[in-house]
Amino acid sequence: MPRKATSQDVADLAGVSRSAVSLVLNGRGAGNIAADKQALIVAAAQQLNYTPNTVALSLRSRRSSTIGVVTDAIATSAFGGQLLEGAADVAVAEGYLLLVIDTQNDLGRERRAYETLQNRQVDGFLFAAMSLRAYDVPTALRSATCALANCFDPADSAPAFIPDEVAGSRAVTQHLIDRGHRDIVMLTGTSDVVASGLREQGFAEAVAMAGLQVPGPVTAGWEIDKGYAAAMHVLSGDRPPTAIVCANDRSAVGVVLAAAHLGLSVPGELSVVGYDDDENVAPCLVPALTTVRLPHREMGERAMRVVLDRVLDDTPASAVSETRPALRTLLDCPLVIRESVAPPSR
Amino acid sequence: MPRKATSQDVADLAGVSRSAVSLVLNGRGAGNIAADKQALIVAAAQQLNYTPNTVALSLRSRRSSTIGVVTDAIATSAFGGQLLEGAADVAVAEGYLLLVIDTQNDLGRERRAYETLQNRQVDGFLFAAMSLRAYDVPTALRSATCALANCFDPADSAPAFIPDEVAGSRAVTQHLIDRGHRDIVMLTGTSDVVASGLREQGFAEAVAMAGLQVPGPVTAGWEIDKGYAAAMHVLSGDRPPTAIVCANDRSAVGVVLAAAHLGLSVPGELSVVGYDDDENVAPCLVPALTTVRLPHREMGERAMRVVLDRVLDDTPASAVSETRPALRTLLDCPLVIRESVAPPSR
DNA sequence: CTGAAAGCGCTTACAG
DNA sequence: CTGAAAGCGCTTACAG
Repeated sequence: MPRKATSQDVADLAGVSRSAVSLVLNGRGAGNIAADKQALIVAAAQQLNYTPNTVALSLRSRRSSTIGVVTDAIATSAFGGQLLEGAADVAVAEGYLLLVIDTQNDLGRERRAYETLQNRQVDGFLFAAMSLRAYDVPTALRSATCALANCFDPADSAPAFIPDEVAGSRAVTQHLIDRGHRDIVMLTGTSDVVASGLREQGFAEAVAMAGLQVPGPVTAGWEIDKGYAAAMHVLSGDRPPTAIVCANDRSAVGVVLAAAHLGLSVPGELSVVGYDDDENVAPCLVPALTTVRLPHREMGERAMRVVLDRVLDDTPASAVSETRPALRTLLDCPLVIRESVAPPSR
Repeated sequence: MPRKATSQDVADLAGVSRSAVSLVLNGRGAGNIAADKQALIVAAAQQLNYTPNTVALSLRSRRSSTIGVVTDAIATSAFGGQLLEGAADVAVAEGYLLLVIDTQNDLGRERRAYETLQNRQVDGFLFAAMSLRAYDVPTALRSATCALANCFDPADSAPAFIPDEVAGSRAVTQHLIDRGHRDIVMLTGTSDVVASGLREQGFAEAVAMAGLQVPGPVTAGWEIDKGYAAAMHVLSGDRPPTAIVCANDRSAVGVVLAAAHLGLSVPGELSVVGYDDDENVAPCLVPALTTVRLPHREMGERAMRVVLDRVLDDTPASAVSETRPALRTLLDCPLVIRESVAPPSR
């Protein structure tokens, strides 16, 4: 790679000092440098294709224009990318870049990730979980600028942006009730996932609010085959429901497949709703799936926004604790209505 | 954030010079620094929790220990994460971190991405495509250290690591033939995707090799509903096939669903195979899907390996062209046998 | 209005 | 065996 031009090169070519180059190129030439020299400098910079060396800038300013992102399992999820993309877009708009390290849920790796990132002089941290969960912010980071996306600190030591799972689940259940359903069963995910319980809660609230008896949830899981098996069980019972609320979109695929095997048309004889608005599944299932959208992109954007605002503010550490934003911000999970819901046939 | 300790702090605490600290901490103390001072320095470093400032290191060494990764659409794909994870793991093992920028397939963003990365003094570049394609390496990078993952330069200006799509498709088709199928139809993806044509080719080769007539492929697409519609069409024809080769796993979901609607059991009356080994689909479809695994992780690992080897070698630029590795490396796409294939029933 | 100096934190020749 | 100096590329007071 041909060595990049430095400000010295520009100064030499323009016949001025490095200081002058710096001043002019940073918009502080007016009133400091003669107009003709300014033009010379600009031309020289252009000619040499000069851009300042970010590393040198960082050393001097003691700012790296880099945010460290620690994530627990990015590869597992198709959603990880959206969260990260939202965060990256916000960062890039401010001239920031992301250094992301995936810990694969390994505590040792996590500790090393923070060390590595700290050595790289990142200006702030973002922790992003691929599935909603509690996350204990390491004490070493308590004094650093950081925010959480799709997770929250039980001790609330950092601002967190999480989906309003309860409201989302309530809304999609309510949608079913509004269309006339009275016999609704929920197929839940696994209890190790925080969202599972929250979605159950939203379901129960909507059902109870409608004056219906809350049926015991049926544990299914998150995969196609889990939804399939649970649906086979539920739909073969003595009093099958007219609608099924699934733990997520993939489980809904299993339900739709089970209905097909049972000769039940969807949504004619059975309404089905999912959760996630998984772009690879929901819009192209047959029929297209009514579901709830998880605000992954927004979580990334919002969390990065608060980190950046603090970093850019450059508030002295002492003033930081004064104006903390709301510690846990619940983000809307909008209902996405498609074709998998119809009024009950009986 | 409390200011990190510097080597000066360590030197002060140990009562020596910065040079001594540097020497000892970099393992060059023996024969240079007295044993007792060495101990003092190590102790001081430990006590202050000293780690060198990577930014300062970079400025001096003119190496950033960072590789720039430019990607075309990471968020769209569940696979993007695996490729990146493979690349990141290889990089981290060498003390390298990744700066990844997604261009969202926008040429302007791509140009700016390279500029940004170059300003950040990255030591090398990786370009990763989310879907196999041709990629013209910008001339500005011709002299830089770079490699391609899941894409290739038509001008072969950089080493590329891509999946052997033809062989993968051939193998899965052969598997069907081995199990006795003679009436096999392929549902293809869309022609804008390079892999589509390659998979067609592999299919045609296997069929021809078995002495069978090659049926015209049926264009379906990559989504569940596309596979569904195409399967409905093909299976309702006068002479339905006994097996269907799908463009990818998601399309196979549609095929399985269509079969269910038609009362055809899979694999009893219809065998179905996919492509991708999408972890969210293939292992948990009902029945679990026989498919072909795309080597995403390997592409990331291999491409990063060659970038790093060159960077670490520090070969003078002049010597680089001498020992170039094979320019396009085809990576194996292994057949993954599960439950969706059985001998034909007629 | 402009140039020389200092310093961000580090390592590596180079004197002593 | 050890410390002082130089330099990576930049910007910002500070003299002139």
